[in-house]
Order: sequence, then C-alpha cells, then structure tokens
Amino acid sequence: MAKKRDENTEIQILNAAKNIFQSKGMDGARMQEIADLAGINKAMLHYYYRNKQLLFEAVFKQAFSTLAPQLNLILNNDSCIEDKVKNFTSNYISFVIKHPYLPNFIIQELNRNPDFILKIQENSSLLNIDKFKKRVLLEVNQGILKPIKGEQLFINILALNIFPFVAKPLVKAFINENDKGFEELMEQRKTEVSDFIIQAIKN
Amino acid sequence: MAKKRDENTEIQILNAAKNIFQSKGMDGARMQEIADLAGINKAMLHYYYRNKQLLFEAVFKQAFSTLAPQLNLILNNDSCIEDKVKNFTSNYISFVIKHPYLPNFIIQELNRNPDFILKIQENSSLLNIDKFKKRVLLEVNQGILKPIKGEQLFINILALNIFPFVAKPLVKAFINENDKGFEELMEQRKTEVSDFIIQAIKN
DNA sequence: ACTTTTGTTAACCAAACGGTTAAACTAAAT
DNA sequence: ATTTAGTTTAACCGTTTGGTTAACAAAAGT
Repeated sequence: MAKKRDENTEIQILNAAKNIFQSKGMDGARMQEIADLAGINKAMLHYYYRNKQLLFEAVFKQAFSTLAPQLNLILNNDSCIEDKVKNFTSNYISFVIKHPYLPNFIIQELNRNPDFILKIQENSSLLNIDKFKKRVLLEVNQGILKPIKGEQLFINILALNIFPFVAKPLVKAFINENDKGFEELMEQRKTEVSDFIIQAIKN
Repeated sequence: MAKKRDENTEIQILNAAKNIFQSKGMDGARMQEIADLAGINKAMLHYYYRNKQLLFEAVFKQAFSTLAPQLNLILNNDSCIEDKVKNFTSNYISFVIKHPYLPNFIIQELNRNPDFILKIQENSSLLNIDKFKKRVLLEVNQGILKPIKGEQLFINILALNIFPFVAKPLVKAFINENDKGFEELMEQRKTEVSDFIIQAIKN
C-alpha cells in the first residue's frame, strides 16, 4: 500500500535487524535473513536503509542509546560513591537480564571497528567520567574511601557487572550450571557485587 | 615443490589463520586472506585442513590451550587464596599484553557457538573449580576470609582481570586515553587489582 | 630407472551474497 | 476518473566466497 508513509515497515525492519545483528554480528548477519524475519522483501531493506552498513549503524546507535541511561547512573548524578555503586549494580543486572545480547553486541562490534565510538561521541556528550573522578577524589580526601584512582574504580565497577554476561558461556562452563543456575548466581550478584566493591574501597 | 614433507607450510598456515581469525573472527575471516598472509595457494588450506571450519577449530583449540595454564594458576595449585589472587593477576595482565587478541577471540567465538566449550571440555580436564571452591570454604571457615561463595569470587577475579582488555575500545573512550595511557593503566592494575580483591575479602 | 606418493599451483565452479531495476500495486490528491 | 507519489515485489546482476579439480613437480620407495 502506498498509503501514507508506512512507519510500521520501517520499524519492523529495524526490529528484525536488531535481532539478527545482535545475535550474529555484522559479519554473520545476512540481509535475506533480516528480510525473512521482518516478513518483507529484501529490496525493502535497501529502500529504507540504503545498504547493510547503514542498517547496521541504525541498530548499533539504538543499542548504545539503550545502554547509555544505565551508565549515567554512575557518571552524572550527585549521590555519593557508595550509592552510585549500589544503584548501578542492582539496576544494571536487571537491565541485562532484560537485554541479554546488548553488552556483548556493543563490545564485539566496537572491537571489530573501534572507530564506531567516534560516531557515538558526536551524538551524546556521555562517555565522560570527569564528574565521577572528582567525586572519587573528594571522598578519598575526606577519608571516606581508601586511595584509588577514579579510572580504576570505574573500570572495576564495569568489569564486575558486565563481564559475567559477556563471558556467559565461559562462566557457565566453569561453574557447571545450567541456565537457571546461572541466572540465580546473577540475581545474587545484585547485592553481592556492590558489597564486594564497597568492602574493597571503604575506610 | 613437493620436496621433503614440508612441515613448515602447515605451521605457516596455522599462524596466518591465527592472525586473521583472532582479529576478524570466524565470520569476518576470508580463506583467500589467510592464504595470502601465509604466502601460499588457497588450495593448500583445504589440503591441510579440509575446510574453513576445521581450520578455525585448530586455531581455537590452540588459543584455548594457550590460555589454560594461566587459569590453572588459580584453580589447581595449593597456595592460599591471597597468593592465588596475587599470582594470577600480575601473571595474567602480562600475558594479555603479549596476546592482546586472545581473550576477546575466545569469548566472542564462544558466544557465537556455545557448543565449542564441549569440544574443549573433552580434551582438557580443566574448567573445574571444585578445588578452588574448597579452598575458599576452608579459609572462610578459618576466619581468614569474609563469607563469600567460591563461584562469585572466581567470577570477580576473572572479571577484574579480563574485562578491561575485552572492552578495550569502550574503556579507552571513557578514560579518554591513547594506547600508551591505556597500557599504563593496565600496568598499574597488576598490583592494584589484587589489592582491591584482597581488601574486599580479607578479614 | 621407474613408479608411487606427497606437496603445490592455476584455473575453475556453484552457491551465496549485497545490491539494483523495472514493473506492479496502493491509496491519497487533483 | 485520472493522475501522482510512495510502497512493494520478483527477477536479475556482478562479485565474492568456500571449495574442487586436474595437471605438475619433487621426493621417497622399489
């Protein structure tokens, strides 16, 4: 139908592309497969998004903008470090359980093409830890925290929260659990990780 | 030249394949590119390794067996937890600086095909944390460590050590450093990470 | 000396791929 | 009722891809 510009198709394409790209990556994804999943002709992908690269970028940007608000829980609010850690940890783990492919997708594709980060940095002023670093320095000087560099603490927070999901197959092989056991372990981490971090840094 | 059975060719192929596969992944790698890098005809790849899948598996298994001894520093020696952590951390970070593509490659490809882990488990009896868990339980009962499950501690150790390298482009974007700055930060982590962990768990 | 086996290459092949085209279709505007 | 403009499709295209083949050359075996 030529009917008024059909926004539905465009969205359906993006959803199908999200599914395929996030599970198979740019290189592993096939345009035909995306079209099939969207239930439309392959030519439509090009009609709406010109080519594979642009379709992929649309998916990637949307993925990143979904993740961004989570990171702002640490970077750009005014609470103390302990609260930042607690909030982010419980929030983030819930978030990933809802979007299991997301962190892996972003990390994998950034490694494939590190320049993508530039296109992200243009759009959002996020990706700046200056405010966080100042807060860490402040609390270290006040004696609330043991001496630690803001960068290192930030890396540690990300690592403890994100890594188990990124390396899920490896972790599952080690702990010898099924999917249910893995998710229970992740549920525990909602509180356990923040306790771990706070014990490490608090005076 | 058919000349004396040339073992050199087979090794050269594997080295070229290692390079290409580890940087571009299974899907992104091209057989022609591997042949070019090895300086031989593309047909030779199939002569020695039958097809792309088997060549890839050879690379993957070698990659994993390179990583395995590092993990055994935690899992299968008799030192106390504190020593395990210290040893593994400084060792592992040096190791990754020498093999920068390795952890990413393994994690990425395990996500693409989680069944690969089964092929690994057949060959090596590694990937068992029972011994580590017993030791953690022991030291918790002795009052050396605060209460913590072995699995969670193990995940935390892996996360803090491996994650920064896996998510290198993301981390670099946040801390706004060039390659040199990133490596300095990683050098610091050789001691900083183990301090962080020990502060978190020691009574 | 000859045959056989093994290593190597150039040329080739069918399938899969991303992308294009031109025509058909549909609904709103004239 | 007819034009118009946006939407959708089937068929097609050139290239790339993993893989094969047949011929050949140098060792190894006899």
